[in-house]
Amino acid sequence: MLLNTRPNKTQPRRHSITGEGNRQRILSAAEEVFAAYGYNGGTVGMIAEQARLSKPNVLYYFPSKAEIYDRLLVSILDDWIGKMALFEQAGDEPADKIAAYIRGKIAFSRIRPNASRVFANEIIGGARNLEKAIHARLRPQLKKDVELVYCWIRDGKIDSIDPYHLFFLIWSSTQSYADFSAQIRMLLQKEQLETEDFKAAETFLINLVLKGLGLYAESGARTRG
Amino acid sequence: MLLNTRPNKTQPRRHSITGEGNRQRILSAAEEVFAAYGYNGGTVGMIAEQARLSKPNVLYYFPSKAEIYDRLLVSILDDWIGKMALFEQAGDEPADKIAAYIRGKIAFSRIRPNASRVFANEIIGGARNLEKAIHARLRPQLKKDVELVYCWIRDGKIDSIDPYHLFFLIWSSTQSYADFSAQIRMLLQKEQLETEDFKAAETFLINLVLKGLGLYAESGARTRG
DNA sequence: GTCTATATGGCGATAGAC
DNA sequence: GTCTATCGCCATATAGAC
Repeated sequence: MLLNTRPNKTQPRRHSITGEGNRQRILSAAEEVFAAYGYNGGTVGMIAEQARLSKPNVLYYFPSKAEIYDRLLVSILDDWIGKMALFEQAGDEPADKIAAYIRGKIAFSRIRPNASRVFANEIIGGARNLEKAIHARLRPQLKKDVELVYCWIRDGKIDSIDPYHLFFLIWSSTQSYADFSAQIRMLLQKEQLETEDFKAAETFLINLVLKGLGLYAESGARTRG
Repeated sequence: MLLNTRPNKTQPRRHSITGEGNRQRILSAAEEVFAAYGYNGGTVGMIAEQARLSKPNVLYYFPSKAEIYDRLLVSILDDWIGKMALFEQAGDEPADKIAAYIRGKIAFSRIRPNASRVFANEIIGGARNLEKAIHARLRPQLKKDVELVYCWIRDGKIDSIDPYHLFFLIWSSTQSYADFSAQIRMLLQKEQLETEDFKAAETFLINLVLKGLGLYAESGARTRG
């Protein structure tokens, strides 16, 4: 029977069930706090309050504030690189791949804006805590994607452009809807960015990039010549 | 005579010559420090060291760290909005105006990267210290520029796109060469971004945006069909 | 105007009871 | 595992001599 396969005594694990839950709560709370106040501006006390734990209890699950931050950065980078892998899926045609890629990045900005902000803060500050991961993980992935774009250029499927700058453009323009949402919100005079705003951004970016690469020549006609 | 027109006794002024010089040195130092460590991470001691002054002497010229930061933000926003005014100059044709606009923004990223980073940090953190200035100064300027783009669309000079998102794209993609230069540098495997890198970025962005807007149909031919 | 010395407060981290 | 209390450090800001 199913019930008998699991003995009564607790399985050996690094932390208890509630402990793992608390660790996750702390990381989520830290994401919110560091996004809003930066690493130095955010305090363990704020994280504790956000996670509904006491300050020493937070430091029971993590040895230090710096360690919380490091763990958080790694988890964000995992997610971020995961979105990049989208480039390997989603159809064979350049237009399909690029559109899916942009959609994935916009979705990340919409769903995990605070993760994007923590990441952005770290890079603005020099990315010292990400240097190894960028070289070891992000650069190889990017290199593969760049190679693919070069193939498209060689095969005459898209215009001849610099693939690196293409990716930098897609990253910055999609992430800005998370990182700089405060400014965008104020300029659009909205309380919050809504789903429709992200959809409008997505549509705009896909159309402009595809047409800018020489794809899309058929549907991009002007209203008048 | 010219010499007689200026009496010997010193003119009344808020601060002495050297004092104004020191105030400027402090703001420059603060720009560097806040860009690298954020507002909370940067200390008055670091600013003092960078400005070659003692810590209390810095606080003689400014009443508080917060006041240094506020003054710095205002001076950066002035410069930033100054670049936006470029949109009103530089030829009548949409292509000329947009190209000049992108060049101005890229130049800002190249010449004042730390200013861009301080600005970015503030916006990521919610732009609380910029809220008034954004509504009072940035939004009216943007609105004028957006109106002009709408005219171009109505006149059939460019494709029908959302002008707001066009400006957000130009801002984020140009600023990323300052704000995220650490990441870009690592991915391009360069010690520093050089003039040629900014030039490459500028060329890429201008070509992609112009073509993406339906301009540029003549020179944007693919290498093969 | 510039300095040394210091008051004051807040934060990260620990001790130790429960 | 969770808490209260507290230590030690560092940063802002001021006092006051020069």
